[in-house]
Amino acid sequence: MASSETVRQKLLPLMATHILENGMGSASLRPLAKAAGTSDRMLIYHFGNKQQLITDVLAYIADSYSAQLETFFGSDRVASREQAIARVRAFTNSGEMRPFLALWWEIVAGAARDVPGYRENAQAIMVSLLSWFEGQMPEGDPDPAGGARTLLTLIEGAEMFNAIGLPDIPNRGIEAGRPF
Amino acid sequence: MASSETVRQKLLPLMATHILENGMGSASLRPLAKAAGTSDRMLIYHFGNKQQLITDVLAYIADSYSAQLETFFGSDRVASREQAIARVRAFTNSGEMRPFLALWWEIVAGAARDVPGYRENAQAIMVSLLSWFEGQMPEGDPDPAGGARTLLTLIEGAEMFNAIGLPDIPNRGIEAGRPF
DNA sequence: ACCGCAATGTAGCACTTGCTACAAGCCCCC
DNA sequence: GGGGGCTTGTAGCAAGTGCTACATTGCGGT
Repeated sequence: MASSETVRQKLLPLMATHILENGMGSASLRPLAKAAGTSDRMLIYHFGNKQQLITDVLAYIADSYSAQLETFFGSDRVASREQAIARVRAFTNSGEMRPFLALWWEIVAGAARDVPGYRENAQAIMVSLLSWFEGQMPEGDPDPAGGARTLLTLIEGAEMFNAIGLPDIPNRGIEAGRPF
Repeated sequence: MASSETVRQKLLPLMATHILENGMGSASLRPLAKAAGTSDRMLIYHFGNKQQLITDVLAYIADSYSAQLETFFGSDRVASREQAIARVRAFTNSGEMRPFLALWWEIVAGAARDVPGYRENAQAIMVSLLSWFEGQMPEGDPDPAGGARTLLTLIEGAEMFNAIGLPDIPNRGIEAGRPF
């Protein structure tokens, strides 16, 4: 029933690509099977059922996302919090991240509605992003943990405004300076 | 084809309730018709097609949301930006807003994927929220417009973390103080 | 009383959904 | 070479999708 691990490892990236490009809306068995060069029959055979399939693909995507985080930057430190935030926003706004961001909001929506597996996936992604971001905080920062939390909150809010086509709202706000 | 406006006005709140409770995932014609006490046949008759139907219901929900904004608070001013942010978060975290927030992330996801109508809807909601929030800024604030933008960005980021079950991240971050 | 039209019910179509029953192919071990 | 199990193809099912054709009802105007 479980089939071989190596087969699944071959299918996952193909399905991941398809989901990233077309969204969860077309993440049904037959389209996914077509993208992976197999049949719905075989997907069920390899993954058991659709929920497990989706969980596995999302986990795979989360992993490659955090891998991309590591390689996108070197480990060179940054001089200020402003520079840290600029760096992350440059990363998330680099065109290649676009498909992932579109998927990200679908994951958030699923988590908010308690779709099984989505919350865990969303948390894993954010925890990984946060811990990486803490390491990116400037040297000698008085409170790297707290700073990373606040900045990441700000960044995610900004990404939401980006997603809905109102990028000027966070931009002008962030330019306007200290919120408190 | 267009049918009478009054009939539509009777159907909209019933369908809005159903969507708020069950999400866009079950916003298909037959469930909506059942919730509105009519038939899929009649919904198409009254609204033309499904896309128009959804657009109208979402617009209706956006309207009742901003109406709720007005009534939730009096027009009394607030003493500080911290107090302003606390006020909005009290509003969004009041249990009755929960269904709307769950729907909100589905709208954001749709906007990010260019589902027709979603972006316009999301923008309308955020523009209305922002302009209301500007009016909520403390008296004598040096930059109410910029402040409202930054704070709203922070709030939306915090709501995202709430939605995925990590409320401590923005809380601890915001407590930690000034991001810059 | 009758006509015309808006409003509604009943069936249905073509399609997609997740999943399964059944059978056939395949390759390894004896 | 023959048995046995892993893998795969073919068909199909029951449910749900948006939408439509057709017929019927009901009501207002003449």
